Amino acid sequence: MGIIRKTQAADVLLDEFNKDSNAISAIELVKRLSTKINKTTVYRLLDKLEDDGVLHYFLDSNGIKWFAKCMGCSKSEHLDVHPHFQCTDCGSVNCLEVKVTIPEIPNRKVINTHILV
Amino acid sequence: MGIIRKTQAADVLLDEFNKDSNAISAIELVKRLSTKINKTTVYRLLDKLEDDGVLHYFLDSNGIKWFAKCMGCSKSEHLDVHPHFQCTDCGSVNCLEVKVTIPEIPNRKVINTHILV
DNA sequence: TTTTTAAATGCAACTCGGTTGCAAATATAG
DNA sequence: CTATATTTGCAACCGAGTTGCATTTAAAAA
Repeated sequence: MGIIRKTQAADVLLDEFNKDSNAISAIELVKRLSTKINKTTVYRLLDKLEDDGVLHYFLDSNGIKWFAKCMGCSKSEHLDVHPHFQCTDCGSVNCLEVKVTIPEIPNRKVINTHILV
Repeated sequence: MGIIRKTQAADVLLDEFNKDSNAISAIELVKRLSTKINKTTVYRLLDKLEDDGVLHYFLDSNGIKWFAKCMGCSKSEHLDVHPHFQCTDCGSVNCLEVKVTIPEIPNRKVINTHILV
């Protein structure tokens, strides 16, 4: 779908990603913004921003969604396949600037890869 | 916690893993065994078998749990860190007999790795 | 074998991250 | 300024997984 209008809610949400360079979980965002933006709207904005190549998302070891800013992605495809690191002490997650090579797999075409360490 | 008694339910559940060498999702198991074993029991058995090093589990791209038989794991630790492959057509998942090398990460100790392709 | 007792099970109700339908609000083209 | 399509908020919902508790059952003890 993607973002079409510059709305107040979208600005507020993007601000969170500008002041915090780590990844942020959807739940955390919903909590932080609960006085300003409705939960449903937060989830919808995140989806749209992901569609637009502004954010990328991934799941942590508990299956919950985290979002982080993209570097050089476009509306048509998400390029940055990089591992994500979750701290076992504090639970925080961030992107790793590291390349991981996935071996070729016989008879399979790899479309997408998720790596969480 | 781990399995302590040889119960009928545990036998039935393990049978599913013997007749199907792929990974099986918890939901699928609950469905398949719904006439024989209660949902709660299925989840509890899966947890125990994981504790015992009989099964290992991981989350797919939707954040749902899949279980598969372990190869050479023990009660004390799960050794087999291997990638899992999920088919984008049919959704089925299986283990890949492939080694993936995760690069060292400065200031971080990697305890666990999840790779889904 | 029978009794004892701790572990395993079933059920119902619950949790919680995320989604949906719909009416009201709001950004933007004309 | 008006018209109209996109966004938003609200409330209700969904579904994978969990919890509390009473009942059943495996297996140790007698």
